[in-house]
Amino acid sequence: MGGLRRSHNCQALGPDDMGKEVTLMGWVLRRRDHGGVIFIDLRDRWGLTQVVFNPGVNPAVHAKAHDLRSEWVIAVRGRVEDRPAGMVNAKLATGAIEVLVDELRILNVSKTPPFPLDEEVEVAEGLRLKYRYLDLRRPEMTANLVMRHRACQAMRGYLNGQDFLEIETPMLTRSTPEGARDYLVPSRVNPGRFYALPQSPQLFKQILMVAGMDRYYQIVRCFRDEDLRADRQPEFTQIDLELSFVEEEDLYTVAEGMMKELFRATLGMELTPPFPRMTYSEAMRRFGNDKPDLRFAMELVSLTDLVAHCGFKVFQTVVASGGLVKSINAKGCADFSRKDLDDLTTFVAQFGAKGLAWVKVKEGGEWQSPIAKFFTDEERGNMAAVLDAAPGDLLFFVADTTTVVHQALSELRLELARRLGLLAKDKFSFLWVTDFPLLEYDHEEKRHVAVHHPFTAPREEDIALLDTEPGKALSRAYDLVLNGTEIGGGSIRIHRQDIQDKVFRTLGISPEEAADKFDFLLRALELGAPPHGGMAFGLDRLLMILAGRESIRDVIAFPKTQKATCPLTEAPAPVARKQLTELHLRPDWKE
RNA sequence: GGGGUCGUAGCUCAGUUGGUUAGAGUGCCUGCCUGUCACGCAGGAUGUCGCCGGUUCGAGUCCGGUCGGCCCCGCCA
Repeated sequence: MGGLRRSHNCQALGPDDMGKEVTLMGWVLRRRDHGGVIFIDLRDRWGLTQVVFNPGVNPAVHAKAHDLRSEWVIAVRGRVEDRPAGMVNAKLATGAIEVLVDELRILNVSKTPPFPLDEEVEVAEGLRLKYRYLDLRRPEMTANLVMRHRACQAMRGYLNGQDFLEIETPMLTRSTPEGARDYLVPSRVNPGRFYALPQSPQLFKQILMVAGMDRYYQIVRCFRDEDLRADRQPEFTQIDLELSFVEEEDLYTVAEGMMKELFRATLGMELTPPFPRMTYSEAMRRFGNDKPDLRFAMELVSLTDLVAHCGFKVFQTVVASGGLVKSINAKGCADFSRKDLDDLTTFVAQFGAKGLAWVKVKEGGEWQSPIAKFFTDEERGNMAAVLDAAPGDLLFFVADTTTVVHQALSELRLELARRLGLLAKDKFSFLWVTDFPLLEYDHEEKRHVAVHHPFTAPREEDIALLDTEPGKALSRAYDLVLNGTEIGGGSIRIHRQDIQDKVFRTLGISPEEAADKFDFLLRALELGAPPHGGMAFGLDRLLMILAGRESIRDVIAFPKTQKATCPLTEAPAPVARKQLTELHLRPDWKE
């Protein structure tokens, strides 16, 4: 660096530094060459400082500055000056000063970048990922990584203060049944055997409780080989907790305290726990969804009883066959066009709804609707009353099985909120969802499967139900929902071997299979396992919400594409035949 | 596994009913310019219209296939 040492970063200087001799290093963001004076916006991780080359100060340095181009890496030595009157840039933290350069070192040149770093234009994400190091130089992206760092530090700090131990667990572990598809790693020294990358450290953290660690946490990578979404990556990060001698309330307190620290450290915002709570069944009834977004109302209203004997065959038939008729009231949306309604019908169709009935409420309360004629005045009046319908409102109805009605209407509710701009990014609505069912019936596998995971404790009073009506048993699981996104979930675990056996049996896992797959856990539960419970938070999703982004890829330094590839490294990639042979793998694909 | 959408200059995009030599903004290059901050002015260069095939006198445009990005359903204890 030619003997120069950096004295300040590009965000540090202000009017107090007037007259100081400083050395800055960074990247050329923009060059404004006036023929005489040349201005360079110098950028680093911290910010932006304008540096000035004046032929009257140093003609040789000024001439050299003429050659500078975008993203060249330079060092400048010069004097901090107040900007002339009227030349202060209020948009810039360092906008009151500039550095008058007396010495310029070009530390590295750069080709013209493949996409602009200084503009608002949306660049194709594939290109951003291929040149991720350029993308991450953009201040918005840098800010996301800075926020991620602060978030982790805040949560670590909080948990450390609560006497938790941060303990690492294996990345090479064994595949377990249930749950997502595993990423597998072949064992070279054990032909035909495979490790699995962890979907979560679930069993290890429970075993750490048996080991007496009492309070464990880890900020840990987890792997699930399933298809990707805007909020799902094949590898993602959890803040994983487990505590001994606790009940639900203890977990809520810890999680709320941690969220409070998190929001203070990242957004400078003071949360006011406790967070509201809602049972799973109430959430499903009122919102059709186990992670309702409570930033707005627009609740689902059941018309099932009102229309059971109405003249509209579609509704009547659905009710007679045990289905539901539910409705939502889009307040003030009676001006939606025919196309809007067609679009929304298509929208709900992807969730299985065979139709979307609607009613526009006119002045005086008359119904403009293809289905108005099927109802008596009294029926219309009753429906209007329960829906709180007023002139100008638009009512939507879905009649189908419980599952379809709830999914279609809860998605419609969110779609309407998006269209109506009800999803304020600076509003944060937390909710605990509690009392989940322990099991649900899987029609494909023709057996019950765990809603949460097979180690979740049933409620004490529901244990007997496992023998009679297992679908009715409720669990001691809880989710933390923020703005309609599940950001964390956990449960009080089973700590007795006999209960764990019983749950395995109910899940159709034979004693032999349980012994084969979970022997180590069952054995641990027989050797003094304390009552324990915990939860895990999705760091990426949490940060996506905090940063106001639409995708977790924006808060991950090196994310994968929807096809689970990395455009930067071009992973996954072929390997040498020899590597496969060493792993005892015989490929059947063409090379 | 399925549905939708996009792919044209380095980038962001336009391109009508199939019609001559494919455009804009920006970036890039050159010159001018001493107070800009998305500086300004003048000039210039830049295209495998993702790829393959088909229809046609003629394809960026129509058809079939394929590859890739993104969104969604299924899947994700």
